[in-house]
Amino acid sequence: MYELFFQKLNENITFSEEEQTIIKNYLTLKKLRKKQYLLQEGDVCKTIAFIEKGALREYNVDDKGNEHILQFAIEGWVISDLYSFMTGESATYNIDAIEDSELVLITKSAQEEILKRVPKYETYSRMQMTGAYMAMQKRITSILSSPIEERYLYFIKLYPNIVQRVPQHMIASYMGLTPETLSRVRRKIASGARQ
Amino acid sequence: MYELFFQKLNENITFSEEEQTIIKNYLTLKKLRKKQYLLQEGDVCKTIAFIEKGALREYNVDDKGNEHILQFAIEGWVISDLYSFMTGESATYNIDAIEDSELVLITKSAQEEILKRVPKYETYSRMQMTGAYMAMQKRITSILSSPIEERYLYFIKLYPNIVQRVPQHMIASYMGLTPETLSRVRRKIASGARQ
DNA sequence: TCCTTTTATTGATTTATATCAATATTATTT
DNA sequence: AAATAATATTGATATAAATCAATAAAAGGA
Repeated sequence: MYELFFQKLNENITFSEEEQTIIKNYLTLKKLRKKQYLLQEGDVCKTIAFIEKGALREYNVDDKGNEHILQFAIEGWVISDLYSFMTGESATYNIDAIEDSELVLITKSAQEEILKRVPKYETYSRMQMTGAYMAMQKRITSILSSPIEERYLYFIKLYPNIVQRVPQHMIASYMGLTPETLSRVRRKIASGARQ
Repeated sequence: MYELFFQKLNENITFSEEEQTIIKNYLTLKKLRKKQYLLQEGDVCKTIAFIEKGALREYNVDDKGNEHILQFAIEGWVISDLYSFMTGESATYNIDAIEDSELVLITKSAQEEILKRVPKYETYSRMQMTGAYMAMQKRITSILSSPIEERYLYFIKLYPNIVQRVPQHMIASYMGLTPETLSRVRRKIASGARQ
């Protein structure tokens, strides 16, 4: 329990045993069955979730009823409707489990207390945020400047674990394509259009 | 000089005069003429730039030679090839001035020193990063789930100042469209397809 | 002021992707 | 094991956007 959370926490900065004990006191565990919601659109997002085990997705639903995946998250990643979490406004995204999952939850007040009592945690948060932001920038650039074939190859290279565990139509949704189009792109790649 | 920088710095957290003096010592000013580069692809991005005055853009060039704008930045915003800045690897983006501009520059070592000597600056950085990340998430969702007409309306609502100051073809580039397509979208909106 | 460059618009055509529909395949539940 | 649901593929067609080309309009420089 919490193993992966503390492993990641200590990856770049080192936290003392004492600091880790303080932090641990503010964390709670949650298990989620496949297809269960962590968050539904309209509710306020009360927590940031760190994934110890499993896989989740964050998505919105457009006017036509189509789902669009903003983010996948597997072991070691963090997921949340950050805007709702920060502002207290109701969420525009849904978050649910793609597999049975185990989460470490941090509420807003828990986060505030941790930041007060363990200043180093702010550095960790900033670095985590920076990493997430840089990944987002790359995603935008990939969307803007690469043909979808390359974008798909980039995706499977970057996230091989996700490709294996998540249905294709969700990857299509993440990429902004229909499942049919992604299927055809894959066939084209497989038939040796690469090289 | 530095007025806007310190105004923004103090927007959410309050820094003492002393803290601000320390920070000021690590900042440098730079003026940029329209069309001048702040950063060219291939160089290492040595600074984060806060914009006191003017407008810049960050873009990459694809295999076909087309430019794709990752980001605009006007007064009060920050611009940088963050990945290059953080890792020291060579930049994949270009940054140049759309108007004559005045910048406050922070180097990596300056940032590190500020963080050491003014711990509150870490909070500021984290919050700034969080804001940038949330904006990015909204942009992705807008790309994935809205028709371009709505995306354009959303853009002009969110960034009216940018629309006024930046040529249309750059907004098209930012949105991932050709200038012709954006022109037609605008005509359609103007002809009352809205409402 | 004239000249050049940049920017924006419009039309005709091509290309890429979505949509609709049918079927096949695989996974899940009873 | 059978039934149902979820997933993936494929083809035909429609639609949206890119491309190519020409022109107009505006801005910037000599």
